[in-house]
Amino acid sequence: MTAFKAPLTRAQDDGSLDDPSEMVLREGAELMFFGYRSFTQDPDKILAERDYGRAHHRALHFIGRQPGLSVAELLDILGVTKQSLARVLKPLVDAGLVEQRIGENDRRQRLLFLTEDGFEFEERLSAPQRARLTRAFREAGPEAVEGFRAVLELMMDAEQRKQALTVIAGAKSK
Amino acid sequence: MTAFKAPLTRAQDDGSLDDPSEMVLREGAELMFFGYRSFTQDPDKILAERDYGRAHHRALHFIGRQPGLSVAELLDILGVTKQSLARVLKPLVDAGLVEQRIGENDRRQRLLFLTEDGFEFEERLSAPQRARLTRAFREAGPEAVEGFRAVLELMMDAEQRKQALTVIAGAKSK
DNA sequence: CATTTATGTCAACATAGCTGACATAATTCG
DNA sequence: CGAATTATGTCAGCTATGTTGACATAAATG
Repeated sequence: MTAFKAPLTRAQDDGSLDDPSEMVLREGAELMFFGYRSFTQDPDKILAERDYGRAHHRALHFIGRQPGLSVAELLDILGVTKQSLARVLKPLVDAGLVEQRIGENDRRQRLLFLTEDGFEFEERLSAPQRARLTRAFREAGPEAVEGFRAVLELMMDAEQRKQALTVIAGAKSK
Repeated sequence: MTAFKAPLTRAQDDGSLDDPSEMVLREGAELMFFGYRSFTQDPDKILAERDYGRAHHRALHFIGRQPGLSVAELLDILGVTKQSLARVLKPLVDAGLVEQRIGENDRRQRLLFLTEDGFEFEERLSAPQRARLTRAFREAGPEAVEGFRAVLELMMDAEQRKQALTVIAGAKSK
């Protein structure tokens, strides 16, 4: 009925075993937690100045990444419901950061673009985050960056990885 | 007043420049987003069975990691307010997953331990996450894992990194 | 013309963060 | 000893972001 395990300490081994040790796994999980928190903290501060949150940044990011994508495509990337997205997207449109244009082929679609203001704001949000990544990548070196990318890609399920890599490649899905 | 940038595509260069290119940085940011989402999805499903969320998992994780830590220490690690933690911790104590013991040296402190049930539940939450990490680490190889760790560590500010590495090392702070 | 699709919207709810205020018990300090 | 500080808990209210369910409209499709 009480604690019965000694506290776990930093891994002593360096991957000499076939499978990563429990220590390495715990460290990996904790690095994901601490790393992600650090990664998001800069834009979070800027967003808090206005009435925006992390979800607004994500929308701005992916619209800037793939201008002209449809609402359905953005929903697919973000993995949220349309009601959830609407609460984020509407204020961005109202604030003049995102522009919706009727699709040329399919006039039901609302294709999403950043306005100039939207582009500027997204840049402002991303700048400190990019600076953080730049510093980390430069100090860790190109090989480490490749490892970082490889591990994060392999963290995804095959299907998700395929979708994510499609987005990352900037290709129009479908 | 409209979109004016061509969509960005996957990086063509392989780190040959001194600074990582904009493409590499965008990819890095997107991998953090997609990777973190994949990383958390397994425990999230299990947590949803009961009335718990990701915050409960984090508390269970760090209590299991460092049995006997105080509430203040856990607050410091998680970086949330005590009111926020209370809403997570109280149900865990009530459900018999976490036990609070009065500190021996300082009787104001409530030292936190997992009960046997708490330990079992934490294991159940972590198992699929560890399996995911194991697979990713094994397929990526030891060098990639080192790179992954290096980049995530360098992503943090110096102070945060120090704190995180202290936690990861399992040392008692102070 | 009927159906399906893309999108929007209203309402209600849950989680998890926040601030501010106050309470209690134990320790520490003058 | 008594006052101040510390560790913790709790109440109330607010925000952001997710959810489900239901319904509406316009455009495309069979």
